[in-house]
Amino acid sequence: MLELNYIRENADEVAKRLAIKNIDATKTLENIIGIDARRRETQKELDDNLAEANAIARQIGDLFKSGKAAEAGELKARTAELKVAAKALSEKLDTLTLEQNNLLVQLPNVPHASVPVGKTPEDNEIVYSEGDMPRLYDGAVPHWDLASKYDIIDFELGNKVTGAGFPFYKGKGARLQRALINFFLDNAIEAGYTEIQPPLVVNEASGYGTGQLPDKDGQMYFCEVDKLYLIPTAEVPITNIYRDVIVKAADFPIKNVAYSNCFRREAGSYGKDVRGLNRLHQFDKVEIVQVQHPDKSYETLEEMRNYVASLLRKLELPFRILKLCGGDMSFTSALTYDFEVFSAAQQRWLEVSSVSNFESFQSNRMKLRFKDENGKTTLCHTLNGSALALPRIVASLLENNQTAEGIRIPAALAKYTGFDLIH
RNA sequence: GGAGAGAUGGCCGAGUGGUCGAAGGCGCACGCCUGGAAAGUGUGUAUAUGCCAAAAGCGUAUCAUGGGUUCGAAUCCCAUUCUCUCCGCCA
Repeated sequence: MLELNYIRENADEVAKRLAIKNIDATKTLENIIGIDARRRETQKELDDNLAEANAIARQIGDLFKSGKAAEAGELKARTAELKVAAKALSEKLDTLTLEQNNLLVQLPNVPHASVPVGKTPEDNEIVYSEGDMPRLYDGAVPHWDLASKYDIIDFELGNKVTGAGFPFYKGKGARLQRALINFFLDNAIEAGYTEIQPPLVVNEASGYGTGQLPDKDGQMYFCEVDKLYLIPTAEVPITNIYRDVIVKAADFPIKNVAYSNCFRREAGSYGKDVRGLNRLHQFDKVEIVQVQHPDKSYETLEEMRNYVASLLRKLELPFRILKLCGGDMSFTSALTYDFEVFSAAQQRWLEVSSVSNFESFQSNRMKLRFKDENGKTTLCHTLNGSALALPRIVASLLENNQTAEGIRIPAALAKYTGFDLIH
């Protein structure tokens, strides 16, 4: 959620920058500012009303104490009037606040000044690439064929037991999963992150805190009886640790890492995008989350970007980094780097990680603050990134490393799997 | 799931209708003391929001959450949530 004061003072700037996300917010911004004026006016009236009522209550108290209770009648009559007025004002204030909030919540984060203009993924800017395109042998096939050939991932069984998008990992497939999780966690710990195991379901307030709600309601699995959401990413519970918290400036940067299952309904997806491991309803991901001083968040974004690159390098996967254009960015992000690995067998780039700076957008919703140098309570910046999501990494590893003898496991990972070939 | 007890500031803990945003203690910050430290001692120490250009200041709200009674609620009533104890069930 954007900060109200910021909107009020920079409405034109906000509109201009939201246009980069292809959103015409002029009208909404006008509305917000208009409602805000009325809201503050109402607040003032209500406060004055309550102040008078409080003063009278004190007077009555004094009268009672000095044995002049009889004189209180007139004052009581006045408070009755005030009470009626206060009730109306308070309802008006609630309505205005709610209206304003509903509008604020609809506004996406403003993109960073460096975000390229664009509408589709084709407009993303390639800022870096590394590694040679893999050359595959003649018998190379996509990972879903490899999965059944070596009996390591069973999509059919998933269909039977649960439904599409919930595969079983078997034998070396399962061990590969476990190895990757440990590999990613160990690397993160090495890089200074604290490992956390979060709950996999969260309440509504947490969904709002990180911005999944109300924007992505319908993309999360929801348990009706208990009003709980299955997490689409560990970002949600991990970031919400800091909801309604004032952290110490000395604690910056706060670095947490969490492995979790992720659950996504992916309503509306179809075709080659969902084939095999490309898009699942349940998948594994190691997520890194940082809370940082606003002055340092972009430095931190670069640090996280370099960290993710180092993982792909160790896995010997050729990759490129994209700076997302306005149209392809998420609702909550101010600047996002996507990492893509080339899948030679599918002849397409697969997104394996997304690293974002949310600036104060999440903090504002969550009321995550710190005391700055002047003792002023200020919103923190939050960042996160996948490091990494497993399915497409597995897809790339299987496809790019296939040989006539079997699938070769990169050395850094073989230490974790306990085998260097799937055959 | 059943029965009972409870929820107060960063923490502990007092407060059962009137000047309570809340005693006292701990912690923390700053000062004094000290060669330095400890001890001692003094002062300060919530959040949100409104007025104000801003600071200061003042108003308002907040004692789990939401409603209610009352001129006045941390205190009384109702609902919800959560915690603890006992019973049941169970990895």
